[in-house]
Parts: sequence; C-alpha cells; structure tokens
Amino acid sequence: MKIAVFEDNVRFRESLELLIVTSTDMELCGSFGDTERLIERIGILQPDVVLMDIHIPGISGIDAVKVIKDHFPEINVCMQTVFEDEDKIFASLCNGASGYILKSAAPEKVLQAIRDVAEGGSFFSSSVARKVLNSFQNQSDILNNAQLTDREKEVLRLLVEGMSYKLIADKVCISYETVHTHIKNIYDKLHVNSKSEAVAKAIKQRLV
Amino acid sequence: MKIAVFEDNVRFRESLELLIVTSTDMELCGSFGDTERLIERIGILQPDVVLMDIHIPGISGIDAVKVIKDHFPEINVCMQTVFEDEDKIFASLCNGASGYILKSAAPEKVLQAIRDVAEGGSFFSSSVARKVLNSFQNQSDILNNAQLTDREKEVLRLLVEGMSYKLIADKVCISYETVHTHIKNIYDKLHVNSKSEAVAKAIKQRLV
DNA sequence: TTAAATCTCACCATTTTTGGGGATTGCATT
DNA sequence: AATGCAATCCCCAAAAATGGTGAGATTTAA
Repeated sequence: MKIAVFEDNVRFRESLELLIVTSTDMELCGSFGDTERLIERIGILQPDVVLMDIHIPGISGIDAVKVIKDHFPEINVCMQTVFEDEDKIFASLCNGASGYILKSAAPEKVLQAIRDVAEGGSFFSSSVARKVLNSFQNQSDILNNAQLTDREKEVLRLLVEGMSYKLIADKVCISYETVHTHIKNIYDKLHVNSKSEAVAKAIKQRLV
Repeated sequence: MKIAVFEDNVRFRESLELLIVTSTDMELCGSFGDTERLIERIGILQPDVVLMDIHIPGISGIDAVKVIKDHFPEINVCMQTVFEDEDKIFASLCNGASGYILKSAAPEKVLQAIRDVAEGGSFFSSSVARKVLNSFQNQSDILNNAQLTDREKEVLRLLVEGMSYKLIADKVCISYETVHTHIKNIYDKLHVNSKSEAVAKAIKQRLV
C-alpha cells in the first residue's frame, strides 16, 4: 500500500513519514511540503492513498483534493488539519476526500484512517463525525417541531414544485390571499422568510 | 461509564455483555432483548451510552432513538445492525443517533465507538462513513455535468441558502445587476423560471 | 488572430413576493 | 358559553424577482 504525504510543517511531516515507514503494511512513496506540480508527482508515484494537509502552500488542500480526484479518481485522499472549521470540512468532503482526521489524533488513528480509506471506506475523527452528523440532525429537528397543518403541507408541496401563489390558488381552489396567508404561516413555522428558503428546508428535511 | 444494551439476538447480546463487563472503563447497567417499557428502564438505569440494535422487537431501533433522545437528550445512542440500508442509516442519524457501527465490526471497534460517543463525539463504521460521505459528494458531481459556469454554481449555491439578489451581490462582491444576469443564465440552463424551481432542481438533482 | 465564452454592468417594465394589518366561518375542546 | 385553532378572505405598500435588450472587458480556444 503506497502512501504519499503532503504537509508543510516539517516536524509533523517527518513524524508522519516515520509512522508510515515503520508500519508493516505501508510504503511511503513520496512526501512534500507544497502542492507544486501536484499531478505530475502523483502520476509518477501512483500512491494508493494521499494524506493531504488542508493548509499547504501552492493550491490549497481543499482544491488539491478536487484536482487529484479529477485526474485519478481511484486514489483515496485523507485530509488532515488542526482546524475543525465546518465549512472547510464540508468543502473537502464534497471535493472528494474520503477521510478527515485531526492532527491531534493518535498515530494509530492515522494508520487506521489510511487503512479505512485504502479499503474504500471512510474515516472521520470523532469530533468531525459529530459535525457531519449535526448537519443531518439540525434538519429533522426544526421540521418535526414545525407542525404544519394539512393545508400548509399541501401548499408547501406546491411551492416546492415551483408554483406561484396564483397557480397554487387555482390548483387548490382557494383565493390568492388565502395562499398568501398559508405561506405567511409556513414561513413563521419554518423560521424562514422566502420561498427558496422554505423549499430548501422542505426538501432537505424530507418534508415533501 | 454505564452502558445499556438493546439487542434481540441472544448470542450476540451475550457477547456484547461479555465485551463490556471485561472492559476496564465500562459498566453494563442493563441488557434487553426488546424495547418494552423503554423509557421506564432507561430512566432507572441512567446509562451514559445505549447500544441499540436497529431491528429489535417492540418499537424499532430507529424509533427508539427518537424516544430516548426526546426524554434523555444527554444520553448518546450508538446504533448496531447487520444491514447497511442507506435509508435506515440516515433515518437513525436524523433521529439523534451518535454512532453507527456494523455488527461485523471487531470488538475493539465496538468499544471505541462507545468511548467516542460517550465523549460527545461520533463513530461510524468505515463503510457507513462512506455512505454518509457519498450523500455529500453526489452533490458536486452532477453539478459539474450541468454546464453551469463556476460563477453560476456559486450563485446557485447561495440561492439555495435562501439569499436574495442583494445579499448575493454583497457576498460575491459584484453588482446587483450582475447577479441578475447570472441568475437569468442559470434559469435558462436549468430550464426553470423562478428561484424556488431552481432551488428544488438543484437540491433534488444534488447539484448543490 | 479571430471567435467564443465568461464575467461584468446597466436600464426598463412588469409581475411576484413579502410583511403588516384585520375579519369571518366552522369545528372541537374546555 | 367560551376558547382556541384551522381555513378562508381582504387591503395596502414596500421589496424582490423576472424578462428583455444591450454592451464592455477579459480569458480561452480554435
């Protein structure tokens, strides 16, 4: 199993190198402090797994994931960072990272993460996993607590289908103003203030 | 650290019991084969972590999570199952589960999962983590296939977040009229003619 | 070096949405 | 009888979005 490391902090990079070379099942095929000539390097090295620092000179680790996955979709990338910035985590994951491990993680966790992603699984440090989890849970909560009436749910569904107040009024056979009232109430209950927000929330929370 | 187990398969339940009682930092405070009188039992036992089988007599594990979190939000629940059904995973997670571990996982993984969730983190078996991950990544993919330009994708993402033309203009540092133009082009390419339709399409097709 | 694409900005007119009031009816619960 | 809730409808005014046309600047590709 060939591993490539991209990490600008020399001390940390060296400890990663040591960790990998002393492991029984991994081979360090490259180690770099920046993302210069990223594709060229990876094309030559052909690693199975790339450990990528999120803050690294050259193109950022977040963009590097995307570049790697575009050129070599079979290579699995595991992100590393000291930060737990939610936006950065999600950006990395959306760009194709297969794991996300904190630099504070124990060495055996790093090896575990590498093995997991090499096998086609994924690995999250527990605090990262929790953040990912929250992005699911935040959604259901508000929705379940928002007790929409049958009529309101019906109107919301039509909103999601892209219908205007007028069309909804015709479809449901009520007046434009009643649609207006229902939508005002929906916005109150969902804590939003525009159609697009309501639609986004409705879909994400599987309300419709 | 007090652990309660809900698992209907006797053999498997006994092996979990053994695993917990032989660990150094955990105490088994209860073990059940169904979800009868769930709240009563948990109220008395006061476990820190609940291991919950997803298929269990009485109310299902998925519903049990919700009941537990509604009554005892501070208790962390870790789901266990042999199945990897994506819908069941997401339903459990949305209901408040803090972890999801396969029954095929090694004993030390189970202990790790319990420790992670007890500390407020989360744990996913690597294949489960991969499924969760996919739900993020599918998003970006198709988006790239839609022939939206980078700028248009950026604007679309902000639309989905419910931002107005004005806010988007400020956020991206372009004029209101440019936002207007981008959105007109987005509508053309997606064949829609309103924000809510664009948002619905973007989310449903996982463009965003 | 054209040509195409992208990003940028502007003006105009119209339609739609949003937020604030208030009101009536019927139904169910207290 | 009184209360609350859901559903219905109305008016008004401001804000936002939509659709059309046009056009300059820059980058990319042929």
